[in-house]
Amino acid sequence: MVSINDVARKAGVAKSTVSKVLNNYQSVSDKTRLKVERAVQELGYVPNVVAISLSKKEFNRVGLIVDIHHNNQFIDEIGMKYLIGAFEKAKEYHLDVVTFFTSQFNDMSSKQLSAYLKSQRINCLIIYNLSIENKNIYKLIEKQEFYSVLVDSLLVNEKTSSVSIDHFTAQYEVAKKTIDENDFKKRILYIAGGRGGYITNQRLNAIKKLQKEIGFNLIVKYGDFNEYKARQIIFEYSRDIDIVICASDLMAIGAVFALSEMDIFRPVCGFDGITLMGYTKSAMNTVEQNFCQKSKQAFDELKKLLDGGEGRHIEIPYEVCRVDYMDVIQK
Amino acid sequence: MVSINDVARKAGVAKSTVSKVLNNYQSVSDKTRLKVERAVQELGYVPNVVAISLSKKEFNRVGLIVDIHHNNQFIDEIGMKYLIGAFEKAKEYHLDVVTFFTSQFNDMSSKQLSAYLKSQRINCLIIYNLSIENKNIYKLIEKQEFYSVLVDSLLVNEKTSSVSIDHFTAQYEVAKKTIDENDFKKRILYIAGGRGGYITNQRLNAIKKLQKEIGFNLIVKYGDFNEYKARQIIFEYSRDIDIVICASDLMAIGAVFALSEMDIFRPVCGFDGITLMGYTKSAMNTVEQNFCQKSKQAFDELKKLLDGGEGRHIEIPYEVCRVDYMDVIQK
DNA sequence: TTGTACGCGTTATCAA
DNA sequence: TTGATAACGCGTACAA
Repeated sequence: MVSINDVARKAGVAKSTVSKVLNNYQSVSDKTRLKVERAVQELGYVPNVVAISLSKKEFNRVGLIVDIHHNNQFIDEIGMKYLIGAFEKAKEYHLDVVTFFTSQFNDMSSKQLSAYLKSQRINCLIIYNLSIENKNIYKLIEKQEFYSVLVDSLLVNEKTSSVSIDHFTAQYEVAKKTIDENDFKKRILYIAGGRGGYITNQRLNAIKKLQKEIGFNLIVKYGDFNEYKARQIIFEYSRDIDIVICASDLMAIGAVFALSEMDIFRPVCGFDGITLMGYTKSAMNTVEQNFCQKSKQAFDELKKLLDGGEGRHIEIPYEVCRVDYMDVIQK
Repeated sequence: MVSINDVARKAGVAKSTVSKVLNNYQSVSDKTRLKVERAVQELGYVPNVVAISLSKKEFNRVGLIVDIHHNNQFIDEIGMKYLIGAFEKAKEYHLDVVTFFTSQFNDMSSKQLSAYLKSQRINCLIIYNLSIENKNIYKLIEKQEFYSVLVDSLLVNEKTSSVSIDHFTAQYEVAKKTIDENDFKKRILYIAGGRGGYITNQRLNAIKKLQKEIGFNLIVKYGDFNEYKARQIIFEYSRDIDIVICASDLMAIGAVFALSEMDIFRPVCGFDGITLMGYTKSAMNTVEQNFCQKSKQAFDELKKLLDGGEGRHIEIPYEVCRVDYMDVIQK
């Protein structure tokens, strides 16, 4: 491995000078700069990020925490998009990232988790879809031990920003659209996410507002973002309702398939805009989010925090639409 | 940040002694060991992996390279399973992993790539579905610059192992089963993967063997593992054939949907066993692989290489089956 | 069994 | 504008 010493020797200068050239310090003459650059070229030298990390006390390693606690298969799609966006930004900012799944932390206390992350020299986090069940992670954020950006779980403090769409309005819009499109709309079944979750409540409030405005009988059931549970709920309640509104696409798909097995038709709408919907060929309304883009914005926000910015909430756009098979496969 | 020096001071010993305790050296008296352990506890000390990495010359950082070059959406599922398996093993072995997507390397020469990886202090790689188009990565492996394990791309040398199922036999079995199950089987369309790829050729050879044994007219087209291309191929050729055999589930799904749009029926079989198949509700034969498990075995193999083992090829099991919706959503 | 001293590759602080 | 030297936190010969 060719090091900065080798470069210094080859260029006939001190290694501190090489360092200055590499880091674009002004106090270097063009002549020495040239010598150094040539030596770097000839030796094929590349800086050792580990040594840089050790040397710079404030070096930042970013921990990405992806929630795969709900072990639905198709959370995969969302998680992957998040990662792709984050990795791209990491390269752009020259930041080192480490990926974790929440399941890895299940048996750790908040303290243990903190120690574990710090031992990895991680000082900032991007956390996707943090659920209230992950108490250890929540504590970390409240204690402000790390610079953090939360994606889709609103929580802000000095060192914490959050990024999400406006879940209230989005749920309101997609539900209203679905209801308006149909003639029978007296009895509505809402399959919510996880009981007590912030997002779940936001979306639920939207439905309640709609109920007041339009006036319909509302049944609320919690599907925990789980396709199978949504399916069971449909089997139990769908006979007595006109429309099914789901807090996620996955639950919506579970609902549609269950309905088709029961051989009855009820309009269904979802939430997320995952490509999987295109494959079910059941054209329903949903809220489309650009997960990759969202992840990138979260990274930008983290960068701002690291540069001294204050924690804040960022709202990003969404779109009420249908996911079509032909859009999904186009290449 | 509490360091090894703080622990040493608190325990009243030299930092080298602390180091020995931490690394379970035998040459430490129980008394000092206890003192040190107590100091570690009280201070909440955790080793700095970065410093360890710099100090140990042979420290291993593993680069995971996932191919998302074919930008099909549902490569996501496979990629995620690979990552989950790898991360789990990484934690088990206490190895640091860094994730890359092949697309990040597109504009790099083999030399640049090598330098980039080394600057990240990466000395070993697990590469998933390496395609022959990624020449820069191929060169790296041939030059044996890194300990590597290839998943699903057979290539072995002193520092390189590979892990995959027996693609020849698997393709043979699933194709034969599909053909046996049907009455009309005189004209068969095989939608292969990428022209010239090792796996593609393996699978193609299986089909040719079958052709000799059974005797049918064979049309071979290359779909590049792309759903859309498979679709186009179907539109063009399916009228004159009896059965469609695809080298991937994704292409099989594209084929099934295209056939249904044409309003004709042809038996189709796939390859991979992705859960997406369950959602299309088109029960077809496929070859199911456990991607997570495969990734774990690849990691085990890498560990063996690092411990001085020789490069070799590992064959892992598969299963010819159908992917059913109820299996996919069961929780 | 314990401690001293040095090296890992880099940045930062001074003094020259 | 340059260069010597001390950190950064840890592992490890080698000496005590």
